[in-house]
Amino acid sequence: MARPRGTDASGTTTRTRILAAAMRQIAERGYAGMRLADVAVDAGVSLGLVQHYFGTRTGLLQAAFEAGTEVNLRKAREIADGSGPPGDRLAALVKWGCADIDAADGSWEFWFEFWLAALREPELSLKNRAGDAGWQQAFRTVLTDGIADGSFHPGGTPEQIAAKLVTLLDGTMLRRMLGSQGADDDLDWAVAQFVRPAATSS
Amino acid sequence: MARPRGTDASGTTTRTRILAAAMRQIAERGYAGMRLADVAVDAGVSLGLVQHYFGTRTGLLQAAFEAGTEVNLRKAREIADGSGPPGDRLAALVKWGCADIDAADGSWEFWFEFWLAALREPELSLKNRAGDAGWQQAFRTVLTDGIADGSFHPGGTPEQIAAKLVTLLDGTMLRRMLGSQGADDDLDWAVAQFVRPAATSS
Amino acid sequence: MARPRGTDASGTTTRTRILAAAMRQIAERGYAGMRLADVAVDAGVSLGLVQHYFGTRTGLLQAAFEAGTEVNLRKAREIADGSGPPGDRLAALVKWGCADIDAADGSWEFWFEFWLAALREPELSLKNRAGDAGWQQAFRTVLTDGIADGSFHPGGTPEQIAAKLVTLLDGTMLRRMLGSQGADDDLDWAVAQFVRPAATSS
Amino acid sequence: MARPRGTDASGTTTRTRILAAAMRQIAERGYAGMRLADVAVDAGVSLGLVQHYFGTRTGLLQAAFEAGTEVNLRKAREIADGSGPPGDRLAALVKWGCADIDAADGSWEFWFEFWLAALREPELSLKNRAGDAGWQQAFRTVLTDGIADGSFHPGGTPEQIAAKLVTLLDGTMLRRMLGSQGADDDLDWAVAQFVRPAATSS
DNA sequence: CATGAATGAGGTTTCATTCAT
DNA sequence: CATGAATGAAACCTCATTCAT
Repeated sequence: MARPRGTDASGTTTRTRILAAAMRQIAERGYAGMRLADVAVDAGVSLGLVQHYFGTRTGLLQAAFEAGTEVNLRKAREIADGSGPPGDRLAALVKWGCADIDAADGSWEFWFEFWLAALREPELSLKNRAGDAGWQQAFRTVLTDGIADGSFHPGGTPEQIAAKLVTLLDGTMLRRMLGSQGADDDLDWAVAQFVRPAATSS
Repeated sequence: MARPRGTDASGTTTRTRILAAAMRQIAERGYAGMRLADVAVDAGVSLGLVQHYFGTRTGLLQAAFEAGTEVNLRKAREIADGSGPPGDRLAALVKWGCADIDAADGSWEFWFEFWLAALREPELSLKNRAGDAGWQQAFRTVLTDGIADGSFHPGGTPEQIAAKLVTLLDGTMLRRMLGSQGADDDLDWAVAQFVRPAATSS
Repeated sequence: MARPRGTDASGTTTRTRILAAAMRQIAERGYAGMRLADVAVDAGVSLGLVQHYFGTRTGLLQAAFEAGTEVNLRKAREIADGSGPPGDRLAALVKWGCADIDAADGSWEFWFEFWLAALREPELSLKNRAGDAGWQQAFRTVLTDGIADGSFHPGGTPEQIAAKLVTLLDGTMLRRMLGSQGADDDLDWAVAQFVRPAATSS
Repeated sequence: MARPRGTDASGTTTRTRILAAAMRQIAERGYAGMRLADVAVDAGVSLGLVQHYFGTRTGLLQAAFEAGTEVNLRKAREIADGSGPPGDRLAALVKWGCADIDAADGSWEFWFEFWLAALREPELSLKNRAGDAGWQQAFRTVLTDGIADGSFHPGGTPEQIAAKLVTLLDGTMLRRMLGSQGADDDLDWAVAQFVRPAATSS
């Protein structure tokens, strides 16, 4: 009858709630600035419980990055493997890639923190490269589909265009976060540039 | 002939050496991970002296970022205001922007740390935006020159192209640092794409 | 024919297994270093169960020392009250006192930990003195028998010789454990010295 | 004029005072029970300073043992190399070995803690064996002198007798500390037994 | 009987910082 | 100018302990 311990009213496990809190805290105060005590408060549990589940601070950080990567990849694949027209799917991928910056939930901050941390910790570097490969793969899938059905006239192979798009996406999001000037419309422009819809080619 | 105190044999001031050590340490251990004690060891001075010059940790960090920005801008303006052909100057700017990644002295790490720190500290954010504006300005200068003398046939105004180039530069360097796949030749491609030398246009 | 809960296939109660694990852990990591979690793992039960049986850490420690003392005394009395010649029984007592050092199961470490703990906890001190008294009593019994039947020509009363023997036994074992030099043959020598078999006296 | 920092009115360095406090605390609460905060209070300095000098808890423990060993050996050599009659020097060595137990300053507790710790940490084990060798050497020196000038008629070589004496000393002190019965006069007896003054031999 | 979630206290450690010399 | 002693705050981490299930 009573719900099992370690689960709240909405069925979320305590572990998951701690993980979510950790991701928020990483986004907010940075990888190095994240404090276990803050995570505990954010998750509404005691400090001890955080350690009960993740052992050490490093363990929590890795688990958070792992979880973030997984969620992101699942969503990317879901979009890429959709049944709609490739043009729509490409737009959806880009939109999802940009979504967080407006949602103000700090997801992009999270990812940049992830990356910088990966510079110094080989374990994270591996996870990051795997995640990035999956993310590019989603783009390739859509691009391949779009070329096959004639929607796109890209200026290169799917691999090349996918690499350029994610690069531009990263650069753009970084600059948007920083409030740098002229970073507003680059992305739409880039998509249009690299992947010309068949109709627009003269 | 006795050299003034606070200056070593090569004429570098102690202050400058500490600053350089700080930049190295920021690149190596991150903005949040930089320790005054490490900086002192790296600079070959006592911990007390570091504080004697910069007062507080925050002071040192700001001074380091300020110094970094200044050096970078001076070099960028020097290149942009040069007298050679705009095509060469543009190439030189991009080359300088990429130089550090091969020098393995951690400069790009330094900049990414700078940016992430700027996300959370308004003071740094201002410095960063000013630095970025100057950096873009260097590109604009060269682009304007190149358009004026017919070297470039860019696909937009100097402002637009400059913004796209720095975005792509940031994104590319980030991905190179992380060892992500497909980040190798984007930059040359981008330059050629955005800024077609007059001669190559049919 | 279903065996009662709290008992494994070999008939050992769970409680006893935990106790044995505790003794091993005390020997291995010390009185202060023993952790309930380690004991649980060593005993192959959950942490909760350890506490279920012994309540508190202190409770487990006391139970472990009590059990150890009891086992030791039972064995000592068994040897002392045996029916063989006193000389053989004395040798057996000494052998039993030294046995553990070779068994490498850490028993002597256990006793030394016991003693140091007893220095600070009066309760343990009482238990220890009682145990020691019993141990000396075993020696006295054998010595008295040996004097009565003329096997021994000791250089003092059974009380005196017993005290000297256990002192030398403790000192020797301590030094053997520590790998100190010259601690190898003292014991046999001592027995021969203090308790000359009748035959060897001129 | 003003005395240098790091030194108190009596000329003792702060480091030395911390070391002495650590030895007291080890004797009082045990190797594992020693708390840095207690040491700091005992030494009358801040917790931070303790770490400033010794880095880590382990560092302090090792330094304490090292210092203890050194002091002990210096004293032992001083006695052994004295110019008085060997009999007096032997008595003085034994007296020094027992002195602490009456001084109630916990020195013997300190040594027993040292030994138990040495069981688990190889580094300490080395230090301990070196110290013990020096301690035995002091006895050998005196015994050799005493045999040479005819004061002693020992029942063995100086090496053998020295080993037996230190063993008995350790055992006796251990039992005295523990309040075990019959541990009072063993030592004098032992000296007389192993090393008969020339005059008393028939 | 047995488990594991959850808590909280206590201690080490790491640093920035201050201040005599 | 330069050093190093001394302090104190803040964070992580280890455990014993309690309590549902």
